[in-house]
Order: sequence, then C-alpha cells, then structure tokens
Amino acid sequence: MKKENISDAVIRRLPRYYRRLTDLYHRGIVRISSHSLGEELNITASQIRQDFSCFGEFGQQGYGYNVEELRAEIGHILGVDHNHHLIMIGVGNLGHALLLNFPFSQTGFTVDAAFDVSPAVVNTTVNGIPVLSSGELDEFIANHPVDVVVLTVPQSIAQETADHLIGLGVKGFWNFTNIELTSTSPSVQFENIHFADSLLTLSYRILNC
Amino acid sequence: MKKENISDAVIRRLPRYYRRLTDLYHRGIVRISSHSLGEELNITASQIRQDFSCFGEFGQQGYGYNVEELRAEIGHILGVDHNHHLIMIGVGNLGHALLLNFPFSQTGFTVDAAFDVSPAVVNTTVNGIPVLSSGELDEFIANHPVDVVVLTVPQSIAQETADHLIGLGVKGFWNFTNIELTSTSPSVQFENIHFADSLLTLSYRILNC
DNA sequence: TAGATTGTTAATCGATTAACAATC
DNA sequence: TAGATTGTTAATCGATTAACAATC
Repeated sequence: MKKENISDAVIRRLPRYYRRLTDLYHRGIVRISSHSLGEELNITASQIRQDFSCFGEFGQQGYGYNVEELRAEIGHILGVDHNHHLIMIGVGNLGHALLLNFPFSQTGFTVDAAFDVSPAVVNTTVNGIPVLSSGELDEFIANHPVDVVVLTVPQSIAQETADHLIGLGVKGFWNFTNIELTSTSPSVQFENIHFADSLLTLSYRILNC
Repeated sequence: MKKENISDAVIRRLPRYYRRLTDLYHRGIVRISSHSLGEELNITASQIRQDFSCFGEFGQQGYGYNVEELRAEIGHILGVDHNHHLIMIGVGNLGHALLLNFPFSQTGFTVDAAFDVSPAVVNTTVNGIPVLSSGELDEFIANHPVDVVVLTVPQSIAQETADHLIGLGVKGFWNFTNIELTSTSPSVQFENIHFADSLLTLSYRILNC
C-alpha cells in the first residue's frame, strides 16, 4: 500500500478522482475507461493510468475500470475508511460553519470535541459536538488521542497553539489561519486553506487571463 | 504589465510572497535578499528571482529588494489596488462567516451585496452588507456590474447558478461548493475552495508521510 | 575597492504525454 | 475473433536549480 515518492500533484488529483467516481457510482454507472474519466476532469487518459499505477492495477484491458471497485480503492488510499480522530480549536463563525456543514464522517474523520476560550460557547454543543474550555485541552488529549486538529483560531496565536499541540502528539493540522505554520518535526503535516491567497489568484486571473 | 505564459505554479506563489512581504513591512524591515525571503518560505533564491523576472526588474545588485516597493509591485500584479466588485450568492453559515471575517477590502474587493432565498436572512444586513432576495439578482447586476461571485450555495444548484451568472456577464467565481464548475467561455475563471479535497490530502499524508 | 546580490542563460530534474505490446 | 483498453516504457515538455557576468 505505502508507496514512496508519490508527488504532491498526484496526491491532489486523488480526491478529484474519488469525487467523480462517487458521483458516477451514485448515478449507477458500472464501468469507465481512463479516457472517459479524464474527459470530465480535464486530465489525459495517460495521466490517469500513470496516477493509478502508482498504487496498483485496478483496471482490465479492453474493459476499463469498475466504478465501484475503483472508488473503493482510491477511498482506501485516501484513508476515508480509517476513522481519524479530530478536534477543533477555535469555535468562531468559521469553526461553527464547519461543524454544522462539513461532512467529516464521509471523509474518514470523527470529531471528538471542539475548544474555545469564550464563555459564550464553552459548554454548549454544536451539531452534537461538545465545546469545551481550552483549559481542558491537555487532559482531553491525554485521554483521547487526536490525529488531526482543525485550527480556526486567531492568526496571532496560531503558531503557539500549533507548537503546544505538536508537543501533545498531534500529527496533522488543517490550518485555516492565513499564516505558514512550521514545525521542527518532519512527520507533522500541515494542510492549509489560505482563503486570501486563493482569492488573490482569482484576482490575478480575471485581470490577465 | 500583462505577460503571457505565466504558469499556475508561479501565480500561486505570488500571494505567499505578498503575505510575507506585508509581514516584513509591518515589522519595519526595509530590505531583503532573494535568499532570505526564500528561507522563510522554503523556496530557493533562484526560483524567487525567476518568478519576479516574469514581471519586471524589482531588485538591485548587491542590495536585494526594497520591502515596501516589492510588496507594492506584487500587490499591484495581484490586483489588490484594483477594486473588483463582488457579490455573494448563498448566505448560510459559511457565507455568514466570510462576510463577517474575511478581509475582502484588503484583497482588492468591494462586497456590494449578498443574495439568498431564505426569508430569515433576506432584507437583513451582515457586517453592513445588504442581503437581498435572489429574485432581485438580475436587476441588481444590471445596475451594478459584478466581476466576481462568491458561490456559497448548495451543491445541487451550483452549476445552474453559475450558468445564469455567466449569462449576466460574471467573469470570476470563488467556488465553495464541492463540485467542478465548467463554462463554455474560456474567459470565465473558477477558483475553487474544495474543503473535502483538502482534508483528504491531509488524511493521505498523515497515513503515508 | 571588495563583497554582495541581482537578472538571465544554461543544465538538471521531474512531470506529463505518447506509443505500444499485452490481453480481456 | 476483432476491438477496446490497460499498464508501462520511452519521448517530450515544462519547471526548478545552478552558474555567472553585470553591477550596485
């Protein structure tokens, strides 16, 4: 299963394949060729076959790929069946929106708790998830190992919060603050949602493309 | 100013340069070399100089770059001084969070209005921005030209909403729905925030890296 | 002046695309 | 069987890195 040297570009295409295959599956489509799959995603058939061949042989000559099987394989590669444990730090407007709307469970994550400093939200629940006081964080993690933290805190405390959590054993951060987080430990993974960077690239493109 | 063949990789690095330079500027740092700038961003000095040279000559041999000037140049390239007009379609939890927290004006955008179908939000204002009924959309755009739409609607109506807006002349979409939007017109730009894709790549990396 | 650092050209590296034998 | 399509190897393309003359 574990392959080395999978490039970031390949990894970022996997969720798109998974998304499209899920759609095809729900529409009752049984088989698909690399050519057809690529057409819908604007990816060449060659690249799709190269990408899949990093992980195994999922197709059949003359037939193509079975949609349900391929979806399951890619889902497994991405870890949707892994049940990661996740907590959220910072329950402001954005944190709230994610807790209410984001399908964590479909993505392989269980949200165990959320944390905030504001008395207005501490000891409430949001979509069934308890919001605890930040003071309870260390004890909580000691009793409930956490794989990933959703970081929806103010920018000013983002790096120090991350450092503290890394010390408690957290290995992954879904970072919604607009800074580049760093860690001395190479096994810690950061995935950034940089809203401003994203909108700026759109600004550039509507002016120049 | 307008250069052809700027690769997507270059464009996506520009906001990171801009962000770092803004930080340096606020810290009162006057000059920086490509080497120092790269160290903080994990980008080689060579690549930084290559990137900048797509747009002009902003440095000085033996000295490096003036932080304030370089920040202004890159900001200008990205269009932060352009004052794009923007509206939001769909004022749910996520839309609300963006209206309340996202610094649109710092990014070169003016939010003129938001639209929704729910009587619970129509005719309210959020952070000073009027929320109008979706029925008023066509007339509004006829009177207030719109460059970019923030698409925070349910997935099921995303493509049809986009098609309608493209017909009304909208050229850019900041798409928060988890589907790939398409357009027959090549001048229409889509910038996607695919939350689920993002979290899935994190899932993959904590399992494999 | 000497040291530092640019902008740019050339070299390298990696990712994408094309081609094709294997085979369902 | 004949047609279709895979997985993989080879060719191409583009992006990154290295090198260096120019010069502040």
